[in-house]
Amino acid sequence: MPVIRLPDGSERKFEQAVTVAEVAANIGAGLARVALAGKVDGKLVDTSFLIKQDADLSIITDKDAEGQDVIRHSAAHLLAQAVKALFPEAQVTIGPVIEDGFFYDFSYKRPFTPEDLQAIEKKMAEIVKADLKVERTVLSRTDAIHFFKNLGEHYKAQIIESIPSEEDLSLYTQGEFTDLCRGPHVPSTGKLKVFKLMKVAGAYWRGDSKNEMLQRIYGTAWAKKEDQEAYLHRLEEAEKRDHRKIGKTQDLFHLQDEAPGMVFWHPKGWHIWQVVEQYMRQIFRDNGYQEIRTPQVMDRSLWEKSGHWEMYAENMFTTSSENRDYAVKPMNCPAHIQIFNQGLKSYRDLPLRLAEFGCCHRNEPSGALHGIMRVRGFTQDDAHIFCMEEQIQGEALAFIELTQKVYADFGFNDIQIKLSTRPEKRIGSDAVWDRAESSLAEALAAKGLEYQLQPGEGAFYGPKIEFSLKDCLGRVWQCGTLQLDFALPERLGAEYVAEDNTRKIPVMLHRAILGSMERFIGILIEHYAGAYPLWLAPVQLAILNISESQADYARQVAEQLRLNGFRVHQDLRNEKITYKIREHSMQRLPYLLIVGDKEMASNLVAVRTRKGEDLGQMTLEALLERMSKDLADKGSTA
RNA sequence: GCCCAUGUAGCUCAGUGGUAGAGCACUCCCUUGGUAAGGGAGAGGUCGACAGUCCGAUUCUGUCCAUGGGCACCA
Repeated sequence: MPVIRLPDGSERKFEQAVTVAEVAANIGAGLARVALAGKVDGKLVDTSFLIKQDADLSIITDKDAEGQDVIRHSAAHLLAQAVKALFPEAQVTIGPVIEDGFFYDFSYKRPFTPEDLQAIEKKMAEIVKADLKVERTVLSRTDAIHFFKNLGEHYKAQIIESIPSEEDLSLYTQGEFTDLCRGPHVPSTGKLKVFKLMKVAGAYWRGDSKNEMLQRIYGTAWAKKEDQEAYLHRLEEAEKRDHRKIGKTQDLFHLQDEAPGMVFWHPKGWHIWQVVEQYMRQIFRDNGYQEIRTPQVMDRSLWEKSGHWEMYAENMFTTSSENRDYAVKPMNCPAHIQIFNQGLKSYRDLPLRLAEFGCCHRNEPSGALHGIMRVRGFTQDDAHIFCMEEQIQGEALAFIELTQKVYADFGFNDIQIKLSTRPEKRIGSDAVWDRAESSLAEALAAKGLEYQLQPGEGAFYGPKIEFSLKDCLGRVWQCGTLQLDFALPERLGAEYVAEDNTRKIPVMLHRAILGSMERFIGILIEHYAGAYPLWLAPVQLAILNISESQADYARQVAEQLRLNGFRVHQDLRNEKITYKIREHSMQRLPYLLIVGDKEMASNLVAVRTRKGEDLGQMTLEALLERMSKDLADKGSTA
């Protein structure tokens, strides 16, 4: 006699055990039709799940987030069924739900083609139309292994073999297709109306590059057609923000075959760089850092001492001359320690903060390169803080505060934070790790920041905090980082004289806020979709004359603006004003100044904003005042 | 590095076994025009690189390079 409690607090009594579907039908026929799954005492189950005793139940429909996941998970099965129907030799592996969709990995003798995708999609539609019932059965682990081995599905059998032996396994069957799955799934394939296969890709079996490569098919699935259309539209819009596209249309930078992963910065792109660099330079000055500059190329012996020659060899560019081997620096830390090591340091000198816009080169795998986000030659806003162990927490706290301020100035508020703790292979005592990890965790907690804990993901030399930002397509890029290092100072012989007159090894904190200038500018471009706030805009305003006779006046105004420190473009071409406005609007300049005979006569400028708003005529002074306010607001004006 | 796709004018892209075309941009001419494209003419390409097949290759085949999407990597 189960009593079912619904989310609204009401209760329904049943004479005997009931399924979720039956409860839904009992509530209403409409609900029964749209029920995709149920949540019984917080656990997600199929609509066929039999409730034997009193329970809390909510019926999951496509309006719930869980409902959407159920749809996507079932769509993955639908995909697998269609592939098996068309390509019986293909073996199934895994097919999870991901953000906005799903994928399924197959092992097949050849890659799937775009034409295959079309055929598969068509087959999926047929299966949906057939509205096959999706049924759950439970098998013992041994029986399940036999079942899949008999089917010739060796990958599935392998997956089951890696599941703890005492667990029973659930299988889902729709038509002639059966897959191992925890579930839950939609009650029948007819519920899957809105889906689209997106792309094919290679992916390693079990995510290990030593294993064979599988054929992965990505798809998206939604409850409603409008949702899918909105999603596809969102993708299109996001692509318009792509920093590679904007980099070209705004003439910011380019990459070319002869220098893979290395950026040619054009004048406008370099303007953005300069603004960012000067801003960070001021941040350094205001926060107790001293800027330095170290060599690009250093002798092999230094890299052997630091361990890079052995550990990082395949990522370093090397060169040789007169029987000496050199490496182009992949990071700045060893060089910074060289500066620390010059002259005897006292505990009174600590914390010593050395900063450098350090240009580094890493020979990244060719497949990893991505626009200016992942490059081989890049510049870090790098700094190393040499301090005593008891100073770690204070430095961490100050760094986190500073990072937040900088990100806010650039207009970012969606920041992901991760804390990575001790890996299995590490140096340093557990006591030191305990203190180091808790210093970082406490610093984050003190700022009330939420973060994701990544146990075991720290570097062998110390724990770290990572700050990541998203690109236009939701890909996450690490920017800021704070890493504790108990190893390198010792390896490279850094020491200081402590209060008790003994020699001690300082702790080193590696830290960067932007990460790499290249990556950060790439993210800025996408974040603002090329419409930068005034302080960052490479060209802040253009002055357009209506006809030839105002050219000199336009030049004078431009000169006045330049004298006030603004980046002005003067467009005196013999073109119609509408044509010039269109062109500069598409370049997304913050302000356009239009001068004709009227403005010239009254010594004014007509101002148009990037949004297309006509501010009318004003004096240059009024404009300068308005713009200096924009500048002071930095990122919050976007 | 691995799988797939792509590489033609400055940009966006058509196209073909007989050495190429559009739109925009560029140059010149006409137009001096008041808030998102005025008109005309001209110039511009080793068809990513190198091999092979063929009488002949930008087109077919192979290798390489680069880019794009994934995977792996990102101490």
